[in-house]
Amino acid sequence: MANSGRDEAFEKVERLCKERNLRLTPVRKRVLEILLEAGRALGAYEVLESLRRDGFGHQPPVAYRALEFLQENGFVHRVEGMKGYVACTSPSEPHGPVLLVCDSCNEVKELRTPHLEAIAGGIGSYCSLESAAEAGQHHGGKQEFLASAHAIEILGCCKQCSEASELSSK
Amino acid sequence: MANSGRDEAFEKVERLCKERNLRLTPVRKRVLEILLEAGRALGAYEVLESLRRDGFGHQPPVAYRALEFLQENGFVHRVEGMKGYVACTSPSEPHGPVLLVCDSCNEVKELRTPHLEAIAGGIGSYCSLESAAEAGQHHGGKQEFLASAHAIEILGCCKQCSEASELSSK
DNA sequence: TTGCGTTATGTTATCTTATAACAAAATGGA
DNA sequence: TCCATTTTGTTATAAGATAACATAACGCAA
Repeated sequence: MANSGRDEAFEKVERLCKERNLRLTPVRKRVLEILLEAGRALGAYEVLESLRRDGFGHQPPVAYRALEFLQENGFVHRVEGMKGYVACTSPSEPHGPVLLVCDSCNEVKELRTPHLEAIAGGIGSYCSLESAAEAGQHHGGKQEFLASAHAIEILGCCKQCSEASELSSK
Repeated sequence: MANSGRDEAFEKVERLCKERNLRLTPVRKRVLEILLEAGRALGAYEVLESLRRDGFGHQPPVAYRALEFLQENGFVHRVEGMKGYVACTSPSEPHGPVLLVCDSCNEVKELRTPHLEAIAGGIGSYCSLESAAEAGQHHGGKQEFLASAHAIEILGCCKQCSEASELSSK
């Protein structure tokens, strides 16, 4: 299993780029690899450091531009709470992420289901959630806010870390 | 109506601080006022500029520390996508925000209903959403991730801005 | 294939955001 | 009043991000 997930994601991105006529250039490809290999969120300057080792340009814009490209196309997500970037584990169309961020080990796991995506849209448009209506935010069916994207980050403790702390406290 | 919301929120914070023995010092109070008066997200350095005009210390840590205090206690939220800070419009216990951020005017509106808070907890704990279960993330009832906080930001276009752009395109 | 507009890369310089570290002052009990 | 604790103020610097411009690669039409 080891890196099958990585390889799968990488190949999927290659395929998607071909389909959409996006140029997955060497730097962009390498930045994606770096993030997939890391398996966690990296800062732009960490990515940059790897690029330097691989002989690519190593000034900040190089990394930021590649990250921007990958982000725009839904292959990488920004983890705001960590000021970092993480490879998407199930790349397809551009999408706002739902991320589970572990406070203690910094692992980031992406949740990806159509249902979850719908929730965010629903919150944004104040319409698919009764709660929003109940709160009086929804006036006579008129759209109050037109959602176009979202970023959802849930902080907490992952399974490994909870188990580890359970053991050490015994 | 004008600033009744502001005043209400401000008084609520004062009350809450008394109840909880929190020291709402002059700087902290002023920073909260600044954010409430602005009615939108401000950068830390914008807050700092206001503090300077009011004769407070005007080095970055002064603003950051006040913001940290207000944030920890649920009176102010960070808007990650804007690298800014916004006053909570319904302060009570510390809570993760659900923010609607307008792309075009930068207005930030906080959504606050128990139902919405529950959603985030549910996503985090992989349990109250069938979608998470369907996705195979939920193994035999074992908790996979223990959520402790969340930050939800929905980007889009607010009512005013959609109406304005509708008019101008006619 | 050449030439040209477009897109991407590389670099310098700079800006913005945030924090570390420490001294001085205010606060709130014992 | 004295002392421990918390808060404020300051200097200095770290960390993150972008503007602007020159160079190079690409992709297609002539």
